[in-house]
Amino acid sequence: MTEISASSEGPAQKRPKTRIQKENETRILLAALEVFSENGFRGATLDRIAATAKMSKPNLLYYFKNKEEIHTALLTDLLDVWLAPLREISPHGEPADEIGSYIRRKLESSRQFPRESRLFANEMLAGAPHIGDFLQSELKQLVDEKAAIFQGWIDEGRLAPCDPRHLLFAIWSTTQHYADFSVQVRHVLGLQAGDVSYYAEAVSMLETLFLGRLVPPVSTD
Amino acid sequence: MTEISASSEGPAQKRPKTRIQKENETRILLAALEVFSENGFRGATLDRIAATAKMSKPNLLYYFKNKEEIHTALLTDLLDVWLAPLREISPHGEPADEIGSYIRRKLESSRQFPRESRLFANEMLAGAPHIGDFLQSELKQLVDEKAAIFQGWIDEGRLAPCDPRHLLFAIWSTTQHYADFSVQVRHVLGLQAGDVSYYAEAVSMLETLFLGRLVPPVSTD
DNA sequence: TATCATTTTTACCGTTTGGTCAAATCTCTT
DNA sequence: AAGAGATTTGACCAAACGGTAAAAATGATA
Repeated sequence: MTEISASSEGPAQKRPKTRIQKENETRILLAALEVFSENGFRGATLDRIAATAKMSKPNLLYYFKNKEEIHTALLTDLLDVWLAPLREISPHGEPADEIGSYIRRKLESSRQFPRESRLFANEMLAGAPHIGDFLQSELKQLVDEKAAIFQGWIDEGRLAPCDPRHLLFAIWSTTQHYADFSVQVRHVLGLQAGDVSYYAEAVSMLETLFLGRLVPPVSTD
Repeated sequence: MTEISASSEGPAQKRPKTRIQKENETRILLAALEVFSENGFRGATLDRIAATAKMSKPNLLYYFKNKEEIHTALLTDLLDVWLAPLREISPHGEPADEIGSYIRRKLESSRQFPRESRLFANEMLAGAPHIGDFLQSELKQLVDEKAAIFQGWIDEGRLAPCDPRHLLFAIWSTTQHYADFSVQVRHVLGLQAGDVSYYAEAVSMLETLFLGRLVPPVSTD
């Protein structure tokens, strides 16, 4: 009696999840990722998500109590994945190695999770109404921490003087661009819809840009 | 009689535009830019656009026949502005000068037209349903042309070997990032809502990145 | 100031949207 | 095979949505 008895209120309780429950929740989240990442929160509809998940709308709402909750679940899952590559940056490695492998991790993340990247981008464009707090607290803190590492390298002369935070912005933008603007990338390169062959070229370009030198010193001979 | 008489069908005809007509059309487009750039095409509503423009919805629909037409008008206006900085790249200048001033033009464009940038970004995230043709034809052609200039510089040893198209992607992403992800930029840097002071730092960062060298050669002493 | 075209408003329509409810069905355990 | 709980469905609702029609109000012009 003192237990949090579920009675008839859906599977929201702390009960162990049923097989069906687990299956359907992942099906819903997958469908929702598809729809939210393409149209943003306001542009997405429960009907489309339900249709994509091949499920009736009331059935979908049996697993998530409303639209917002699905979106929140997606964003929460995302943020961990999102920061993982950044967390790995170590103060003990060589700047070129650390930055290089960070870029490769981020590019790999864009290739593996383009929809997650677009979900995040949509949230940014809308003004980050759902994850503003996260940006100000957790992300800022992590960025400060990693920026300090970069600053250490700069002070040691192992990295060119620059604003470390803006260096991170440059890495984020260039790598995420391949997921967020993939349509444009493909159209400009003349590639088919599913073709992601440009990632190999991207790695090469970004290594030249961040680790090499793009414009050689002017030869005065 | 043979004239295209307007009779009573709104201001869609070739008649010279009224003062009120001009005023209201710009008011609507401004409001629509605000709403579309934040929520994308599907996420935007006529009610919100009308409210932002301080106009009733039927009145708004007196000037534009439907939601799509407003969006199209915005995108059409945008695309010219969008390509202007790229068109200016000349094969006759020094690579460093040309790339440098292109970056500055793009950054300036991001600062002056952040909503236009987000409108474009929203269209990309949605899969470019309205401007796919433009990307494949006009944009691709212009990119090919400018990529050839870069390739020329590479062949002459005045630019590091790299894929010129991906170099353009890198410039686009880094510069547009400051408009599209401005919320994140501000939150991470701890700035207030309207503050755009980071653009000065951005110029500096991107010049170091694209024109200088980020990671110095390893000193083996 | 009367007239005519332009502009704005009011009232509305059918559809879509997020969400509810209770009944029906299915699944798992005993 | 029966019962209990979990799942699914169909019917529905109020609000928001894109858009229309016609009357009312305003503006320009002669």
